[in-house]
Amino acid sequence: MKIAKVVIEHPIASLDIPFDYLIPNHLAVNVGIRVEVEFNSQLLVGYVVNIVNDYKTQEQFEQEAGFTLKNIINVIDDSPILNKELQDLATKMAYETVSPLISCYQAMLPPSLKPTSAKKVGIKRVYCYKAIDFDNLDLLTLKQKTALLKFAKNKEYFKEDINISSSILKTLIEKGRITRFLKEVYRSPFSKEMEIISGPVITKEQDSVIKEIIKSADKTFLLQGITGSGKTEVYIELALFYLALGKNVLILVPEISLTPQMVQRFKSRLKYKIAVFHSGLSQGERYDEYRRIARKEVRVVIGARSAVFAPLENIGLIVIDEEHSESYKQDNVPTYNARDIALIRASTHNSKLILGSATPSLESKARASKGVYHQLYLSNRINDAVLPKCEIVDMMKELKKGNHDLFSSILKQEIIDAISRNEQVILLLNRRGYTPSVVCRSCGYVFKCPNCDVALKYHKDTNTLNCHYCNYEIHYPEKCPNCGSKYLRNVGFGTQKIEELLQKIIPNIKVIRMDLDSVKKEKGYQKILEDFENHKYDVLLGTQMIAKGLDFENVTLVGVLNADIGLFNGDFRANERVFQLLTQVAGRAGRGHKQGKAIIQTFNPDHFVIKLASNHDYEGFYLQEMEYRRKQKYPPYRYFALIMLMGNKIDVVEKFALNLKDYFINKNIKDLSVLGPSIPYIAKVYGKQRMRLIIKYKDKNSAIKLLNEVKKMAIESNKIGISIDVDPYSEI
DNA sequence: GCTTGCCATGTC
DNA sequence: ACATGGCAAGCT
Repeated sequence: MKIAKVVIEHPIASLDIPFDYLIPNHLAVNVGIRVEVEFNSQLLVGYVVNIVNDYKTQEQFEQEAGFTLKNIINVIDDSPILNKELQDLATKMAYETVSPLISCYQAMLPPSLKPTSAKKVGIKRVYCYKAIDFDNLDLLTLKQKTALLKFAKNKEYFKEDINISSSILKTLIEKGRITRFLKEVYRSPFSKEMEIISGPVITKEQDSVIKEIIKSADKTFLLQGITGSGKTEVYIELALFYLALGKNVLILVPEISLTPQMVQRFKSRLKYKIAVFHSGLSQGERYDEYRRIARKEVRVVIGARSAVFAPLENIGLIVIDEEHSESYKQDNVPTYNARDIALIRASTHNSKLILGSATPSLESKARASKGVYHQLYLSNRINDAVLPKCEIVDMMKELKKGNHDLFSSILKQEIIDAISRNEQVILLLNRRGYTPSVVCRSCGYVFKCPNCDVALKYHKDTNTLNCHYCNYEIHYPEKCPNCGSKYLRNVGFGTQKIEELLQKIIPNIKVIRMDLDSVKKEKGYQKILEDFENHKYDVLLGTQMIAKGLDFENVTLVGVLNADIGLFNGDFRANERVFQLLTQVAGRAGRGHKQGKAIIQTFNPDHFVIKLASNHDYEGFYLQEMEYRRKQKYPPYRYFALIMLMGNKIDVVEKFALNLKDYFINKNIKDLSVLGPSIPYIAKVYGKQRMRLIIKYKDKNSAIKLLNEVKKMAIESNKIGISIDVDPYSEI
């Protein structure tokens, strides 16, 4: 008797276990295929995770198990849709991220191949023509004859390849001269062939980095290169090297919008076939790119987060560009980080892994400092371009001078000057993590939690300030405890207003806005950047989405309107985020031959993040921020996991949370502590009350084991919903 | 005696 | 999540 273990796509955690089904003799069932099964009187699609041979009779088995077996009704695939490596990866990922196994399969497969797929995407076929009879050409008309002679013997043509009108094709078919048949084609998102060009001359620095990576016995490298130092060129040279060895290459970029640039760079240099993979492609495109990879028709895959699951085999090189980027972390289930997945895959393939960044995450930098990763630097800009000069403007002084505008007088003047020189300007409105915290307008004092040293957040409904970590709470204060001023406020403004202001400063100035709204509504990302590049606009005004990886020759001035926002947003990563953002955006100025300038407007000119970012001093920032993380026992000194508990009644949830806290504490694991329970910012979702625990720990293995046990406990309690986010990036 | 709605229970 | 079965209230 053969039994298949089948996981069924279900949003309920308690059903995220394999169920047993009998394999009838007439069906060819293998591990890794999808099957149709009856589950609780419903017809569902499931995924076969294992097959076991059981020598008991069915009656014996059912008696011991306490349930009756059902037959698998049908098979959907004739071969596994995930290879062995990826099946094992799914299991590991489910454990490490404490996520449902079925959600891991879903994340790894293109939507059309998901265990239960909503829309079926088929193989696309297009008509194709082939000549079969070249004899007795004088029986044809002149047009038919010349058309037929366009065909080479035994060669297949699509209509657009051969440029013959439909009626001629039709008669040639009728006369038995050519045949028409359907041929499978790929919906390719980036099919344009490009001419292969030779790259720029490699600098000494780039050369030594490349050689070091190739010859070193180490596997994981942190490539820390300042903006404009030519990291991409290093990736390309390394790719060429490993491709020549017969190995395949996987390149990850943080955002969908950055893939076309990277693909273009690679396509112009590599004669190998490249697949593009990210969630922005249409279902058909994703399906086809996935099949091209699985059929081993491509050697290189470039894409965003989900591309880390590309079914590439024999990988020799994985690159994570802008490794510090938080977009590598998925914020819904399964809450994986592509950086961690890449580490696992690199080790199974025994391949090199390059983590590239100008401002590495503290986690990666700390590992590099400890020697876990091999640290490499690119410290010089290509063509000896100089880093832009950064000027900090104290907006408090501007206020005192009576300037209530968002633009300081210096920034106004610089914009006017740049435009008059026919140069372009980028303005950044920092809105990252904008949840109101309260700041004193006169002295800049920020209300912080005495226990956790993060900013308190303003809750409108209760008129209180709360710590999002430990639930510390105070009433909305009447005055500033530092200077006694009554003027406490939180500020916020939009991009339209700024555009209006700019028009006042320079009439007829051409401004293009780029934020989530304008990208969706108007021309879309690519078009906006193209127009700016072609100097149809003087100013590019946007949110953090303009900070990453954009090169504009003619931009000589970058202005940051409000560097502070995000600095006090109640999250231990706040400093790191602001530092990365400021460094990146400042790097946008002066990428061409002209010297660039960056102006950073702030109410906290003496804040170490602002000062060090304006000096392009990453190492200084790293040392100081690590000191804070060490004192507070924040990552990378401890790991974090966030446990969200949900239930109908708040007291039941709270009781469960308190029991859970005791459970953790009684385990007596060294360097493991529990914060909370606290009420999250959004206390109620879908009518369910929520409570949160934060687990801080040093030993990953024991903590992950414990978290998986805890998840099981909550499921078995049957009253409490649970979601666990290991190494969370959003504070929910 | 029969329908209707609410809740607890199990899903191979 | 969703189907199912039990049970009590409501109606003829």
